[in-house]
This record gives sequence, structure tokens and C-alpha cells, in this order.
Amino acid sequence: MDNTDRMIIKELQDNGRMKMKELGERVHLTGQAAASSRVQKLEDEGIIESYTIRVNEKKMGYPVHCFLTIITDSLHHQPYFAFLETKQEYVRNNYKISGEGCYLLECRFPSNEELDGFLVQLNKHVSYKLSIVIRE
Amino acid sequence: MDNTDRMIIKELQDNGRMKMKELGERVHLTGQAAASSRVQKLEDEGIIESYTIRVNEKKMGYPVHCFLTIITDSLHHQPYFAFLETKQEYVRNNYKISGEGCYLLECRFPSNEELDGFLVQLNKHVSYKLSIVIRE
DNA sequence: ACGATTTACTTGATTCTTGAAAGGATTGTG
DNA sequence: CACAATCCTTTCAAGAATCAAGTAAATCGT
Repeated sequence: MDNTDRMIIKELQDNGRMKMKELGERVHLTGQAAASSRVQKLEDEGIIESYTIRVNEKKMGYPVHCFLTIITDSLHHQPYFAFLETKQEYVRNNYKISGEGCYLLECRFPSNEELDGFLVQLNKHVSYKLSIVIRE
Repeated sequence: MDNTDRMIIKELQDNGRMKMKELGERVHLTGQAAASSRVQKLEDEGIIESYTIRVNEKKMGYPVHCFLTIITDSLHHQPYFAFLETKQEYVRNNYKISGEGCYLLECRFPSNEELDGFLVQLNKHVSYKLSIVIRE
């Protein structure tokens, strides 16, 4: 993991579909074979986990973005997890945290109505504090 | 934006470097040209914003992951923003939120020592509540 | 300090992918 | 029904990736 590797990662974060030829040029390697084998190594080591796309969630129909601090007294979190499984469409991340609350749940919704419906059902399993994202 | 487009997006989220030929086969289009032109359209419409990689932040040297609820009485948030600019290495997201606090700040650190150093300086500008991620 | 070994890079040949162009099928419209 | 528009398929040429071989540089043990 030298400086060239770090440059490669930066370039691929900006453009994950970059041609190996161009990537090589940008990090000062001649030909695509050298760049290609470094990328392969980064994949094998698990430093590059996967290739993906950034999607415009607003244009995809999920403009409402929020974080929920989940609070529960119950020792059994399974019903909460089971509930999340049924709402995969909305759930983006569920972080187990220390601090206030047990989980930080990141969600996306088509509208406030759908958010409200979600909250009503969520409240059967846990308590929460809601933070709505105004600007990313 | 029909069902094929949604399938394409799902496939590219899983593998952003997929060959157009394979993508075509997976969504039941013959040849790469049809898949390619649909992807081009999704890019032009801004639904696909960019191609990127998922990086293992732990292996990159940033194992400590936390969220900070930022609280400030001051009307001037500029010093806070200026501070964040100098700490880009650690900052992953800064969401403006409604609810408790003004911002939800997502950060990554090499160690708790660096986190502590960050908090000391942060505290000169704003108050915060800290949540450390135990499991992603 | 020396040669041996490993690692990383370059080069060139072959195979594969992409992009462009042309033609065909389907749908909607007057 | 004819026409236009849209989307898909096919084909082919240009460009990129993969593989193998050769070279240079760094590392290791003595």
C-alpha cells in the first residue's frame, strides 16, 4: 500500500469505470498492465471491496432522507431486525452505536406520508428520535 | 424508467464494472448495444450520478467510525465549515438536519487518540453529542 | 559486498469489449 | 393504413484487456 496505490484508489473513487490505460497514465505507469495488476492486488487484499454506482435517490423516487436514533429498553432486538427486513426498500443503513440510543438507522422514503406510516409501525417495537436531512 | 432500467441499476450497484454484454444478458437484452444505450440514457438523465468503488476503511487505516450530532447556538456556522475544510481527511458526510442538533457529522479516524484530538478542536466552535459505531 | 531471489514494471501478441451504423420490430398517431 | 418514433438487434472496425516473456529494481541471506 504505497502512494501509487492511494492515487489509484482516489482515481477509482472518482471514476470506478476508468480504463486501465487512463488510470495507468494518471498515476504515472506506462501501459495498462501495471495499473491492472495493482488494481487486482487491491481487490485480492480486500481494500477495494466492490465497484458500484452513485444513484440519485431523489430522481429514483426517494427524496425524503432521515436518520433515526433507535432507543429500546428490551433486551430482545430480534423483532426490530425482523421489522427492518420487511422494510428493506426504505432502509439504507443500520449502525449499532454507543452513545445515545442503540442503533442509528438511515432511511429513504418517497414522501412524508410513507415516512409516517413507517414510524407508526416502528413504534410498535422501539422508541426513536427523528432527524430529517435538509441538505446532504 | 421502466423495470429493465431498475434491473440495470441494481446490477450496476452490485458490480459497477460489469461488461455491457453481461449486463445485457442479465436484463434479457441481446448484445451490448441495447444495454449500453440504456446506461447512457440513465447517465444523461442524472439517475446514475457516477461510478465509484467501496473501500475497506478499516484496511485503509480508518477503523474508528462515528457520528456527531452538532449543536450550536451561534448564528454563524462559517467557522464550523472552515474547520471541517481543514479536516477533510476525517470527514465523510455533513448532513444539515432538523430535529436534535443542526448537523449530523459522519467521520472516520485512525484511532481514538485522533478522534479525541479532533473533538478538542471541534469543541472550540460547536457543541456535540458523540455516537461511535460498534457494527456497520 | 555479493549473488540469488523476489517483486514490480514494460513490451508485444492475442483475445475480448466497445461504439457506430444500418436495418427491423413494435407502438402510437393522424 | 401509412407514417414517425422508439427501441432492439446485427455487424464490423477500433480500442482495451489479458496473457506471457523479458527486464530492471529491490530485498534477503551469507
